[in-house]
Amino acid sequence: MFAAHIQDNRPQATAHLAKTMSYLQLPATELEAALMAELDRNPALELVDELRCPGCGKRLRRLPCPTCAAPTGDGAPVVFLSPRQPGGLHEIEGGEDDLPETSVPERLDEHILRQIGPALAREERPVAAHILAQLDENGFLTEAPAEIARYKHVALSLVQRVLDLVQHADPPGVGAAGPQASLLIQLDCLSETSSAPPAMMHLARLLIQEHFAALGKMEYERVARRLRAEHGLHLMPGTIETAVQFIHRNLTPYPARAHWGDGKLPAADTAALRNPDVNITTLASDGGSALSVEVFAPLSGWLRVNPELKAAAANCSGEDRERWGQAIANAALVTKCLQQRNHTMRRLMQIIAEGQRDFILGGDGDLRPSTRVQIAQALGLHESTISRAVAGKSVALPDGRIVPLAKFFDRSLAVRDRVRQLVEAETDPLADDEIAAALAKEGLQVARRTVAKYRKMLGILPASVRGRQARTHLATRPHNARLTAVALATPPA
DNA sequence: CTATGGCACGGATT
DNA sequence: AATCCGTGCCATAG
Repeated sequence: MFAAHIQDNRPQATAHLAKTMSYLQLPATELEAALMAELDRNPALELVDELRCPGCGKRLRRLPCPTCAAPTGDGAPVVFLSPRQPGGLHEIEGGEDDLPETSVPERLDEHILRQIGPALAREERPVAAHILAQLDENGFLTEAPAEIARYKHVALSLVQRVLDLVQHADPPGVGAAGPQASLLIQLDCLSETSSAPPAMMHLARLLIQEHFAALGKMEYERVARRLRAEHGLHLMPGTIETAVQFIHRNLTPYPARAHWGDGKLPAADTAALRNPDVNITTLASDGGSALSVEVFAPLSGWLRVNPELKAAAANCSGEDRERWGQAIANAALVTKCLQQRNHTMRRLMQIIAEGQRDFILGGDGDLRPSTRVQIAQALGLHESTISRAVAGKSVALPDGRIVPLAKFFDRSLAVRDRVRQLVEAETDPLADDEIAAALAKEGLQVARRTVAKYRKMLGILPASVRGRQARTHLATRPHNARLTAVALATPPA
């Protein structure tokens, strides 16, 4: 049985030899799949829960047996895989709300799917997946429901039902056709939970529904006139401003950006952020100053060449011996490569943890970006090796943040963070020019154009618009209220 | 006229 | 060799 199995798969096994070199670039999730496949395919490879020393028979916790000198008895490579903590580390302490904003542990579609998943019937799931996949960068659904129904061969009512669930899930208004529709949906959600006066709700709805364009242009006097003419509404002066203020405070035209708006939306697999490849913790014994790194493996246990099979193969002869030898060699290679992967990953992370202690313990602003070349030189490896090691991986930090490993190499992160701080602290809206000047004073020399890019990445609106939002508040402009009153007093043309 | 966004170029990085 | 990133120039909106 074994022989037949091996014979059938030998071409694949040899083809795999070239592939084993690239274990380094696989993140833990993909490595798991690769290892499972390899374990399934190669009977010479085995994964055992515990390892007993072939010499003294004692259970081993680390590789060189403390009592016997012989490490593994037969000299075959053995690698210990440390288990991943199920569920992710960030859930251990605190809810996600008290985590820093910079950790984006979940992508929007997963976030929504997790909420509405239980409410979905089986035939509704693919529709939900389709809808979530089609959302644009603003979280809007440009495809018409009827189109989806036709494409998925389901009833329109089913699509509507699913869409309704999506739209009313946590960031409310995602899945709407546009800003206007989104605002209306958010208003729906708000009316269910909020205790805002019904009159205010009604006016806000009316404004969004009938006078959305005018609202954007701040033509409040005109809107007031039209409301009176068309709906017979006689509003107190300033009521519209109050309503607009209410809208600004409670709703957002781009709900997807509100919580997921850190710019890099096309990130390929933010799903990996749920499954960190490396864990960095502070050692409590050292007052939290020392950092320890732990490289996660997708499986737990000891991976090694099956010793019984190896012994059996030694007693075989001729063709059988050669085939089994191939499988054993392959298994040894796999474990060796995995050993190497762990080793380089650990060295890599140690040097990063050492160099980026400030960032790890602090915030985005403390990052002193290093280049892959520097790391490569420090480790005596080729740059491309570092690239492979960094690609697609993520690391869990002591405070619960899970960040992509590439973030340690982001040259502009610290500057972006500073831009955010400046805007948050501003009293009067800062133009891009002024932000650039302020940064220059701190020694960060960036062009005005670049500030604009960062600002957009951070989801911060242009200064003019920020100013408009501030001025929307009625209290800051009592004079405007009087103007409105005058406008209301004059009959419509 | 000023503040921004779009396009594209050059240099660094992978 | 391919890609990313910062930046300058120019068009455009307000």
